[in-house]
Amino acid sequence: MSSLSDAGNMELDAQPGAEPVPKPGAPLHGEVLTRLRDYIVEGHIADGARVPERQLCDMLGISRTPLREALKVLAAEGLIDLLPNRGARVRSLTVKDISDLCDVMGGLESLAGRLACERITDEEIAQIEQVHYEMYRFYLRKDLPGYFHCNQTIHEQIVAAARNDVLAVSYASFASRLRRVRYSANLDKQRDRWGQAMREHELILDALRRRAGEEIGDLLFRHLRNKRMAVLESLEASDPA
Amino acid sequence: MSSLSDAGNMELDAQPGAEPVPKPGAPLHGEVLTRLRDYIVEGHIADGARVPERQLCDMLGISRTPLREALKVLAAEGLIDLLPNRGARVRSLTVKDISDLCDVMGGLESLAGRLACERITDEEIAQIEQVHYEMYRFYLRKDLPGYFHCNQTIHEQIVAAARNDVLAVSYASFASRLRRVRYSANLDKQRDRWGQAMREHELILDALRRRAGEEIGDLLFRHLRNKRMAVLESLEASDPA
DNA sequence: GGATGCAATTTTGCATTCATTTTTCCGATC
DNA sequence: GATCGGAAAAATGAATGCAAAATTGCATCC
Repeated sequence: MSSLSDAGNMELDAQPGAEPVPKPGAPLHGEVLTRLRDYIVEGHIADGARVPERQLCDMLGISRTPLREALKVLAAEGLIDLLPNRGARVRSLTVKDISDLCDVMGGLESLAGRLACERITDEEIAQIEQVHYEMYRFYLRKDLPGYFHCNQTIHEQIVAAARNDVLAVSYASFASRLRRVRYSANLDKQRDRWGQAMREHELILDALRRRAGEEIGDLLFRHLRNKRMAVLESLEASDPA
Repeated sequence: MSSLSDAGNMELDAQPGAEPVPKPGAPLHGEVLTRLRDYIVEGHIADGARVPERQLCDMLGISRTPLREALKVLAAEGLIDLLPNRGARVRSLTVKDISDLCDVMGGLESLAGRLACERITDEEIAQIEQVHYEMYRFYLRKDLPGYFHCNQTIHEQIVAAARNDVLAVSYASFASRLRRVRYSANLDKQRDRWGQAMREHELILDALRRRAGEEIGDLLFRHLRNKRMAVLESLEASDPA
C-alpha cells in the first residue's frame, strides 16, 4: 500500500515492473491505461503536478503514442486535465468537486440499493450479512482500516447485486476518482460519526432483507450524504484547497 | 436531422465540413472527438459496423494518430468496442444494455431532482413551468417530436438546477449513448403511455415547487422506470436484438 | 539585486513509417 | 459447385520523425 510520504515526488518511483519482455498478444494500450490509472489513483503524482510523458514512457518502456492514448482516456475519466500545448496535469479536486462526486456516488448507491432489492438472492444477502458482522467486530475493536475495507466491500456487494453492468462500471470509475482523496482526508472527523454510520448500515441491511427498495434507496442516499458531510468537514479542517 | 435511411451506409457520408484550413490554436483532438461522437450518436454508422479508420481520416482530413486517440476515448465512453487487431465497431446495444442504461439514467435523474430541490431558484422553476406548459400544448396537438424536445429540455433543466458538474457530465454521456436507440425504437408504444407521462410530469413539477426532495427523487425514478418499460416493449416489438 | 529580452532546449501535437496481424482474393482440389 | 490453401492487399498497433509551441537558462538592463 502506498503511503503519503512518496506522494508528489518529482522523481518518479522506480518502474513498478517494467517488463522488458514484450508480450505477443497483449493489447499494449489497455495494459498501459490500467497501469497509469492505478499509478495516479494511488497518489504517486502530486495534485496538480505535471504528468511527464517522457518519463512515463521510460518507466513503462513504451513509446509516446500508446501513452498519449491512455492520457486522453484518463482525461475523459476526469482523473487528469489536458491543457493544450502544455501537457497533462493531475486534476486537483476542489472541495466542490469532492462534494459533487460524493453526491453522485450517493445517487448511484441509492440506485444500486433499489435495483438490488429487486434482484438480490438470499445467498447474496447472507454474504453481505457476514461482512456486516465482520465490520461490526472491527467497529468494536476500533479498527478503522478494517472497518473501511468491510464497508467498501458491502457497498460493492450491493452494486454487484443490482446486476447492472453500466452502473457497476460507472460506480467503479467514480470510486477511483474519490480514492485519491482518501490519502489527504483527515480521518478523525469520520470517527465522530462512526457509531451513526454503523446504525445506518443496520437499517440498510434490514431494508435489504425486506427488499424495501424505496426505503433502501433513501437510506443509502442519506448514508452517503452524511459521509459527504464528514468528508467535507475533514477537508476544511485540514486543507482549504 | 439524420434519418434511418442513411444509417449503415458502407460509403460514409460526404465530409461534414472538412475544413482544409488548419486552425492555428485549435486543439485538434478535442474537435475530432466531438465530431466523431456526434457522427456515431447520430447513427451514421450502423450498429455493429466497423469504424473505418482510413475513411474517417480522409473525411476529417487528419492523420490516424488523433483519430485513434478519439476512438480510445469513445471506447471508454462505451460508444464503440475496440477489438484487438480487429478495429473498432459501433457498440450494438443489447436489450440488457438499454435496460441498464435506462435504470442508470433514472438513478441520475432521481438524484438530480433531489439536489435540485435544495438549490433551485424560483426563476428556474418558472422556466421549467414555461417549458412544461409548452410541452402540454404539444401533447394536446399530438405533436410527438415537439413533446419529446420539451421533455428533454425539462430533464436537462432539472439536471442543471442540481448544480453538480460531475452529474451533468455523466448525465450527458449516458444520454448520448441512449440517443442512438431513439432512431430504432418504435415510437407507437410510447404513445400508449403519453397521458401517463404527462401526469407524472405534473406530479414532478408539483413536488419541485414544494422542494420535496425525497418525493421528487422517487417520482423521477418511477418516471424513468416507466419510460424504460415502454422502450423495452417497443424494442421487443420491433427488434429482437 | 531584481526585472526584462532573447536564444537554446525541451515538450507537445500530429504525420509518417514500420512490423504484424487480419482480411481478401484467386486458383487448386475434392 | 463448394471447400480449402496460400499469396497479395489492407488494416491495425506502435515507434519514430518533424514542425510549432512552451519552458528554461542566461546575459543584459534598469
